[in-house]
Amino acid sequence: MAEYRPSVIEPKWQRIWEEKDYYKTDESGRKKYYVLEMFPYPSGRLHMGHMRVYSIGDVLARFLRMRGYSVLHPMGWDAFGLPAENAAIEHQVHPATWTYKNIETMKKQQKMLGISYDWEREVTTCNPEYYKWTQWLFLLLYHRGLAYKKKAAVNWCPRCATVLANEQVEDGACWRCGEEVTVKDLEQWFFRITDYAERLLDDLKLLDGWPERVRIMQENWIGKSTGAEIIFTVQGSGEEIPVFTTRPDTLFGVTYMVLAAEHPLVEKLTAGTPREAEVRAFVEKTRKQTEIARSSMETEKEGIFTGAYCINPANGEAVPILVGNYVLMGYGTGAVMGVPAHDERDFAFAKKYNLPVRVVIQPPGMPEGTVELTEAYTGDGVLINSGRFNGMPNTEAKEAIVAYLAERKQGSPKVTYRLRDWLISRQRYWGTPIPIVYCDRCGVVPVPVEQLPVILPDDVVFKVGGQSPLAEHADFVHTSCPQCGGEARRETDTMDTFIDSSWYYFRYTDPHNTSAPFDREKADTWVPVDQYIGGIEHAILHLLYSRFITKVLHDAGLTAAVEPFTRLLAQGMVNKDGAKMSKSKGNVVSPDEIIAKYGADTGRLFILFAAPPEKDLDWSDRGVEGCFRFLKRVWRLVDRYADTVQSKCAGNEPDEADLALRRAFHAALKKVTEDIEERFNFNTAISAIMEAVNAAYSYQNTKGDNINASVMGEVLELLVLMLAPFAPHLGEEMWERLGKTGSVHMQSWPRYDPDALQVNEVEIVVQVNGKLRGRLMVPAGLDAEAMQKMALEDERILQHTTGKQIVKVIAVPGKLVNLVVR
RNA sequence: GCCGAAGUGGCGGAACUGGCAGACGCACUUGACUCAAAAUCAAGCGGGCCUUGCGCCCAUGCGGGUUCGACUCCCGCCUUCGGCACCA
Repeated sequence: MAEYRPSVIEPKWQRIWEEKDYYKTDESGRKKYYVLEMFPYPSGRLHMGHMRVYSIGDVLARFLRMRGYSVLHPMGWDAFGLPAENAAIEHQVHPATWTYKNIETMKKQQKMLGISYDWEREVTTCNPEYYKWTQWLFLLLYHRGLAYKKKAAVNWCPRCATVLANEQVEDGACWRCGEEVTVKDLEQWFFRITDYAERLLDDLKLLDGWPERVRIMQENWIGKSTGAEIIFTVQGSGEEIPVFTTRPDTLFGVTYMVLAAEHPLVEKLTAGTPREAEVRAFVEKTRKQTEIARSSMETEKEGIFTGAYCINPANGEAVPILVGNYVLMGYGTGAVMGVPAHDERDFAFAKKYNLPVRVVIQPPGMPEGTVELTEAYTGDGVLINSGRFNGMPNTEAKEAIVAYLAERKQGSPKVTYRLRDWLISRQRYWGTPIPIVYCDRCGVVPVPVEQLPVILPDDVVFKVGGQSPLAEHADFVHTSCPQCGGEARRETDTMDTFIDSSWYYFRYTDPHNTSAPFDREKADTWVPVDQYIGGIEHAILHLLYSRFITKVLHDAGLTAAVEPFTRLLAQGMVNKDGAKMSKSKGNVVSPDEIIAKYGADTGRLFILFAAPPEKDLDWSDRGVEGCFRFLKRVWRLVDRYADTVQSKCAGNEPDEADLALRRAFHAALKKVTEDIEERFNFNTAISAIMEAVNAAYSYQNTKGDNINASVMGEVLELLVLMLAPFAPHLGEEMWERLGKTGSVHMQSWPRYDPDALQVNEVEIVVQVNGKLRGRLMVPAGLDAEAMQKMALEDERILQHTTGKQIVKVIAVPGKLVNLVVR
């Protein structure tokens, strides 16, 4: 008997798959299914997280092909990014060289895992054939008024020497390197994602195939809040200060106004006054506080009086204007009305600076004015101290007061979002050049589409801490104006790599198109992606950007899709010994090691068996051994009977043991099918196959050499077909061993035989007062009444019922009888 | 602080619609095979109690509730993890 040797059979089948081009996308127009795993950054070598996500995707792709779908299952490379540039600086190797070498290595590893990709559709974002269309996309946004340049206070990572989008700052630190982010005033390119805020929020409703937590995270990130903009006027000068509030009903309770340190009016209000120096000192101190300190609840709320007053449009009262460190210029209008009685922050602030507190919402059931507030009351109630609105429930007053203000042009309903525009320029070399030219005569000029791509030059100098190498590349910078032909300078910033990855799933549908990013008809055939699989770390970043870009493409008439990903699986992490794998902890296990020791099939099987896909998984060397043992068990079983089942044609009439074996395999098939298709529970699917194999072993033990060859032939065929998506190489080898022709992966997924599941007798449970007291074998399909009778007559049950009164009997056919006694 | 997810044997996990808690795997124990070991095959494996019986009691983070019946539903709490957080 030959031994199971993955190191021999795996390369064998990988070679055959490649030669026969099995995984080329079938475009015959059957029902389609687009399975996509997030494409990787080519960092060097695959890690276990990659192995997990590809294993999940591949099982699905292989299963769905067997189910008769045309499956699109492509792979590519998110190949621009900082690590390549850092490697260039450290090791004096060009980012392109470094990147392409990594791609080669990782692609080889993916092939060794036996993943069924259509490699003809491979895309690489740093290839000019790809980034040409990323530039084209930029121009599309530019011409639609969705790309603009402005000077703004932006997040700057000193270590990466570049700016970052808001989504890319986590807890005040750079998402990539963890360095504390500072603020810089810079002229930068933005995408107007805020124009799409409402649709991005609204269409979350369409994504019921996404995990709820991801939808909630996006909802929080977009951060819609509904309220009003109210205009206060500066006493004396008549300057207007608009404020945003969600509580216009508390307008009569305003006792002060606070401006952000960056608010333009601060300078105007204090210039030339005795308070100028003090206020300026405060502003400077505040602006020096880091982003972390300023946005932390721990930081003491501080403010300073400007000396000026403004008029509350509701009651004409003058209230003092302060500058405060807790007011953010980037949200709302950069000015806040202070209502200490009904806002916790305002309350604390007012107590600290002895500002008056005026109650305007009366809590229900509390007599007016009798209680001194010890904390802000933020609940609902009836208005008091609010002139003509007294007595009105505050929920009504919200609208009524805004309507009143609107009539006088002193306010209007307003919706604000936390989401900011997407800052997309990066002061780095290894990215897609922004196709813009600056001309002294014509100003900002987009590069015409015919002149794309703007090629990233190879011959640049990398140094530590300098500005972008592009800015120092004279030949790149100097160009002529596409409009007037005069001398001009190129934009030297490159695009955020999240733009590259925001549309790649469209490119897969038409990867070699040289006249457009993709053909609409081809894109509409496949997009939206039916099942997207990737890490939860992209819950906001990549997934939000991709949704935005899809909507832009839709609006431009380039795709019918309004959302890119119908279903999303956020796969869990792969840990070891309860902790994230890391070099410093010395607990790293690599896919290479596993392939070398056990083969790809064992590794894939274990990674799917150890936990459901969305949960974190703890790597266990022992557990892998177990899966290896299981595959060897399968191998031996098939090997032992392969010849027998082929030589015998006429089988005997099946006996009870034969029927039980058939039942075991058809039940497993039913479960495997449902677990993959409906629940994505690969772990329980695999355990069902294991159970069936165990049943085959005990059948072998009972029957010895007298097995029923035709039944054995049937179940072995089912076994190989069921296992094939999980262990594709072993599947092929066993299929061949059984004397079958063609690839096992090109077979139809088998259907279970309902007759095989039939049983004559079923075991039911008898409970007394809900406690298990006995089991009975009863004929299948026995009705409730008969079951009840049998239960009551059972000797063991009588021990628990004698001398007691039977109050009630519950009988569930096929399941149980419960006797309630007293 | 707010939002969300999770908590089940020594371990990973299962129990899908309220109906046998612990499938499957790991670890462990025992037996067979062997000169021996490995591999393999077979059996056992939540805790407690005794009267050793297809016995009884306890047990799914804790405390209540609904129900004939709760890992599952409801209320309150604890712990862990994740996200957001001066957002006006």
